[in-house]
Amino acid sequence: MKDSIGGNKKMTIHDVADQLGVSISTVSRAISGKGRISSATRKKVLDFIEAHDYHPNGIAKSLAQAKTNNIAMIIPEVKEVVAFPFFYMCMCGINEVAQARGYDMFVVTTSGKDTTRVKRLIDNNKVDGIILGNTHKNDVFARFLKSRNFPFVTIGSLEDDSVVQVDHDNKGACRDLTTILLSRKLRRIAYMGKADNLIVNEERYEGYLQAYKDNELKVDMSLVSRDNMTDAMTRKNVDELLKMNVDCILCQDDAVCNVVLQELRSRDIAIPEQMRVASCHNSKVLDSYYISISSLKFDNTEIGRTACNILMDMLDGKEVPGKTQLDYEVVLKESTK
Amino acid sequence: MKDSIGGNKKMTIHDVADQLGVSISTVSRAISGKGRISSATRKKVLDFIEAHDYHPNGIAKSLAQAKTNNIAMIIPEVKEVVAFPFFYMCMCGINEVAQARGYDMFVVTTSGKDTTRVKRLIDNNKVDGIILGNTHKNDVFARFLKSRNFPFVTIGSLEDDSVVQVDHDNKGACRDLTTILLSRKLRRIAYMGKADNLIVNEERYEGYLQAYKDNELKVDMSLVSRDNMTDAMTRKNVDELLKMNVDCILCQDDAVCNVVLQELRSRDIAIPEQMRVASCHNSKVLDSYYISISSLKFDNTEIGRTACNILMDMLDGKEVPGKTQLDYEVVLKESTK
DNA sequence: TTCTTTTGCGCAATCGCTTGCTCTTTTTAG
DNA sequence: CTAAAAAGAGCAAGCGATTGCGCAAAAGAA
Repeated sequence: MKDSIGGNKKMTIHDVADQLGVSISTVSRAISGKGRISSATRKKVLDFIEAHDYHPNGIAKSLAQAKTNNIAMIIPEVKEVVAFPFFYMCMCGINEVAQARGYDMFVVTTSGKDTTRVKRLIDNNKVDGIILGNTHKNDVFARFLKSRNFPFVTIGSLEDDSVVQVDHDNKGACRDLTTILLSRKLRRIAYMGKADNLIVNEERYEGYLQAYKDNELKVDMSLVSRDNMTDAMTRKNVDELLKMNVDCILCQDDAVCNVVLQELRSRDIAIPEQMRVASCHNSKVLDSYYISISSLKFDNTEIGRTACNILMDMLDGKEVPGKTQLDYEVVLKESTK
Repeated sequence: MKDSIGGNKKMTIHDVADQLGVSISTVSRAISGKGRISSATRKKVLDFIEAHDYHPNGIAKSLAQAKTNNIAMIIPEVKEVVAFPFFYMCMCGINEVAQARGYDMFVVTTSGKDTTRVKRLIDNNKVDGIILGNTHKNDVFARFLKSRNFPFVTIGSLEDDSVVQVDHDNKGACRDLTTILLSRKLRRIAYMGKADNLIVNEERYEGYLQAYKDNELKVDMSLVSRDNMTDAMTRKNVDELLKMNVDCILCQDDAVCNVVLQELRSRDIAIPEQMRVASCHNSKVLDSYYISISSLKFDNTEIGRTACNILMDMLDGKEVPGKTQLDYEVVLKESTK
């Protein structure tokens, strides 16, 4: 489909205009559909660019319109295998709707709290909006973006409800799961989590507490540990729990759950006969375990899609909801039979 | 740090020039370091833009230089949990060096063979180069990029050695693993894989065959299955293997391995006492299994870094190697004791 | 038929930066 | 001390689109 003019350079709007004997404004209007143009001319131009495979230069367009049609997703450089599926599927969801709505997606992976990469992206005018892949307490990225007054939405909740956020209902889900466990006459349910200032982990913990409250039961705080920052700590905590007449261990996520399962197995404790186990998130990673684990099921692709649609609506100047919560499913398997 | 001129609009090179009483070309030269400029003037400009937090508009720069400083990574919309870690870590590696070398990274997730999203990215002049996250036989993306004469490198091998590729030495790794198993007097090693036209799967299979050849042993082809496209097929194949006096099952990847492990466990077959099991790739997913699995260890982040460095060298006009193979590790664990 | 609207299209400015060229000033060489 | 060379900085023409404005032609109203 190379053009007759020859040379390897890509065709520009001038080439199209020249060969058609019209002005470049006419070509531009034909393509954008904006402005006054006769349908005959419009068709002539469109047919020509179709036949010659002409594509407007996106960079020039961006400059002229002060709009890039790019967004960026910020995700952590995670190392824990249970975190991969969440971010990956999220990313697929975002990309799906971004592409459908004419945007392309940058991804920036960041370790820790360094905003320089994100800052550069914005300073260089490379993106119109940003999706934050996860949220921390007093989130440094959210604070930065807000201070810049830059359009963004977070996946994960935030204390600051002036920022647009999309999230699974982690608290509600965890509450429901706990309630179901309680309804099975399990009373001494241990909770094992991390107080690592990820908001999702706060919410899950709150859900656990809420369920006890809703059922007018009192949680024995000696069954709660939130210091499972390392596998060693988790093993130690399991060890202690086993001395305390525990019915069930509810794990904040599959990473913790995995260690718990291994520890129980090394002690030949039968699940569910001697101990029930549940996790607050099905990352699919534990599907490979020899027993199926009760857990919560969230739609990770959908949360990406939703966040992206909302961001795009924002960019289109539409009104958007302040906070969106997605549905969840409580999935009971063998581990809590 | 808002500028005194007021208004919310970002500072441009003109603002800097005006306030400094120099021309815009001088500002441009001070920043780029190219062209003739006195070090005094240069410092004056640099100090000013530092103090006023000025950043050149990347879009304008791209237009003027016909260079975007963007690359794109193409990855599949995988669903299998074992695939997430590979692509995710790869992505982190790419992003790490891209950022360090002044580039930003688009990610496009694609299902199947549809090149339109990639085509659009190129047609719109949004990227300078592309990294293909995986390769298939007769790869449609590679063919497309090559036909366009667009700079790209693949992660994963390709028959066409005119394309620049980076890969783990899958064949060599799998050969070594098999050889070690053979050295343990295991003779009837079954191979379970998929003939799904992913090149990596071809290579692993070849490695297995090669090991037998190197050791002057003959492989019993009735122990080889490459039709494990579904879990059901895999279970059926395991079932048949068990009637055939097999020493060890070598799985193409952790997805297959997972099913094999579950199947063996449901039949109460003890590992490694009654059966040895190994996998050709440690996705970390099986780390949650109750027994540790012998497998190959590849550095997924490093392959991303390498590919990105090579692509960037290409874009800089440097000479680059046609094919780069990374090291691997054979990790023996309990499952083949 | 004549005057007013509307429509279609081109001109040229603009977006913010890079860079070849020119002119002036300074430095170096002979 | 003078001529040639080098250095420093500005002018202006790009890069490839968009878009406000103006003019001529066509359509509608009186």
